[in-house]
Amino acid sequence: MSPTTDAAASHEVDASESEAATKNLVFVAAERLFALHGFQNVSVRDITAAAGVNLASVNYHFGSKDALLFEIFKRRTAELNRERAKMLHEANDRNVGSPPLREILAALLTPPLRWLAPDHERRISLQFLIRARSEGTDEIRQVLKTDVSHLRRFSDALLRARPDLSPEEVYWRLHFTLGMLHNNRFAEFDRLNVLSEGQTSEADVVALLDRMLSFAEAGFRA
Amino acid sequence: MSPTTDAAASHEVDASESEAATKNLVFVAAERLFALHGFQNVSVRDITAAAGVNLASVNYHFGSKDALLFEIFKRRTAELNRERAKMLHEANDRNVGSPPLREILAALLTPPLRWLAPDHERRISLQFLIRARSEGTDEIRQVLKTDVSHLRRFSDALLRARPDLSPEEVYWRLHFTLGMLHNNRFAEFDRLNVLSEGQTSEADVVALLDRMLSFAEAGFRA
DNA sequence: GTCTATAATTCGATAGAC
DNA sequence: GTCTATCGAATTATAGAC
Repeated sequence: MSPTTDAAASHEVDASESEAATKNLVFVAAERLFALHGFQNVSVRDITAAAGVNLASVNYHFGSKDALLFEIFKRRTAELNRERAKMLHEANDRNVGSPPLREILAALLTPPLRWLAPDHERRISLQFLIRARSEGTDEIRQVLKTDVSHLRRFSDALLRARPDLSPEEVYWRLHFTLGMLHNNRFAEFDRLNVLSEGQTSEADVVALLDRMLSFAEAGFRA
Repeated sequence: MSPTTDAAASHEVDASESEAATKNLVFVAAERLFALHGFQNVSVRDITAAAGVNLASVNYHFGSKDALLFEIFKRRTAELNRERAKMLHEANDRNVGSPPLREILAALLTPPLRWLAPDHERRISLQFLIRARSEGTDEIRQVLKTDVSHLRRFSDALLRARPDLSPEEVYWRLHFTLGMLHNNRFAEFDRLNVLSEGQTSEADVVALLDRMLSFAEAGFRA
């Protein structure tokens, strides 16, 4: 409705500009609404209204509502795992291929915790990813179950760091650590704040990351 | 509610038996379907078909689909927290009011882990509760955020067990421990099994509980 | 209490004009 | 690419007969 008319009003040939702009407006609005209210609770009408674009835009640019969700999921997952892989790679370089426990865990947890910062551009993306993990479509669940290649890099590193433990034990401890991470939803922070009567604040993500690393590292050393 | 069923079954006037029976059939079928597929993905038609009762039963016995979800949530939450409170009470009795860390954590984690056993009557209920926590209605989210009385018993005990730590730190570590617990969904077990190439099995819940307790206890001792 | 029939919405998707 | 108008399907909830 309005964005196209505004853009077309000032220029005469900005067709390609408005194409990409519309698709991106839908992408961003959908990600935010899905993250805040869940996939099933957000309609295509909600998305296009929030984005200020036409109702048919979702189907034209993405094919379907499901495909839109999947595209957001794919892009954000790739971004996050790229950051993790880079940190793990750097940790390997610093430690001749055998980083200590804490550096491995830091490579796994630091990127998502960075995203969680109040002023971070990807703050809402992390909430989206956490929700998509449990509320996503069958297609997303299939990818989550099948594609574990990024996690294998971490489990391999952990197995090397704790060769004295049985592999089974290492896999379970990785599972526990991921559980700690996936519990960081807005609603859970609110609940914790009520319980602690305002003594906990998730705004300081550096402190939170440090707490998580210390807890997980101790769990792995046990 | 359910006690009526048992009482009426042995007597001759079992008109009330079929009343309660229908309500219970709906309750059980809905809990299972919600646990397996999520609240939004299950229709009233799915529930009544699985229960073998009439479509109108849900609205007659519970008022609405939302109210049905809330009633299941309330009953199972009460059951679970009753078991936890009992275990914490017993731990207090054994330790003159100051149980060691591991016993407090055991009172928190043992009941839900017991429910998780392959042959346990409440196995599906635990999956329901985990899903309801993130996929529930606004009413459920409100209760989760407001009613933390059962958790406060545990945070108080943990604060007494670790008086050297700042309260803030203790609350965060409890948050991490709950994250470990809430990550125990069927889908996450499947994913872990793929990653570990079949080396992990969640069937042995006694071993799993022991692993979780050791991990969390170490995290609290750090 | 149970059942059938249906009301009243809401939603995703698309055809066709521009 | 964008927009309007609308289709067709699915949903929850309820009215009314039995």
